[in-house]
Amino acid sequence: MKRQTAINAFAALAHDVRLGIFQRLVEAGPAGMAAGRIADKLAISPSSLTFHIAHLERAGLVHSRREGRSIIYSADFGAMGSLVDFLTDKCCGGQPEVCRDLGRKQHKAS
Amino acid sequence: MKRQTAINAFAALAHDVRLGIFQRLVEAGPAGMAAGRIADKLAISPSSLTFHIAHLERAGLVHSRREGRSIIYSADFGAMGSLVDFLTDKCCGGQPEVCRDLGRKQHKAS
DNA sequence: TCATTATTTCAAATAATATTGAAATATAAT
DNA sequence: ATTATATTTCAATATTATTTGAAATAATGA
Repeated sequence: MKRQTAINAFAALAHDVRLGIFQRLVEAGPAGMAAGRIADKLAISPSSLTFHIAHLERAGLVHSRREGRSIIYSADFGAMGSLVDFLTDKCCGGQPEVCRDLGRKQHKAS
Repeated sequence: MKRQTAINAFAALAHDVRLGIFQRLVEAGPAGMAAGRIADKLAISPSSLTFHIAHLERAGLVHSRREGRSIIYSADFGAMGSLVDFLTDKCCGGQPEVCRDLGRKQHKAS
């Protein structure tokens, strides 16, 4: 993943509304969700939804497809994984044991 | 991790200079790096470094300690891991197989 | 104490991003 | 063709973030 791609993705996620949209889509899975339904769930105006989801789409975190008169958005899970990889890459350069288990749930027993 | 904490972390990482700082510190590991050394490596002014690293510190992604007349910054690896967890949490609600392996290097053989 | 090094603070100017609502486009049903 | 539904576009305004350089603070050593 290119540096600027990662920056764009972080910027896209760094907003209450957009993070809300993305989380809904991550929960929804590959089936995705119609634009209007997302707007309803988050109680935002259609134009606000378009503005923010376009931001997520430019960042490559979501994709869209038309189904009848609805536009269905879905999360790009590959992009999400690449972003995580980017962040944890080169961790502790040469002493990777320090960074082991990053990117997963921590176990209770440390 | 609280929602607003995640938003602050994403915002902190969504900038060329700050991402550069954070990556240097992730590479440096727990030993960290002095403020002046980071500024030199990234070719930015001291005041610019302070502005951006304060942003990272407010977001909880880095910590600082004084050593003599230097201030040593280091990445918070726990915060980085929590952020990754936050992002991949509730993935595909109920169908987690879709999200398996997120947060790790992808294997060549899919 | 005085000078040197390391870092932070502050304020002013500039730049980037977000909000809002009305108008426009696209699809589908009658 | 007309109407209803779904979504996007646009433009004006408001808000927030970034840059820059000079001055201030803090620690060390002569």
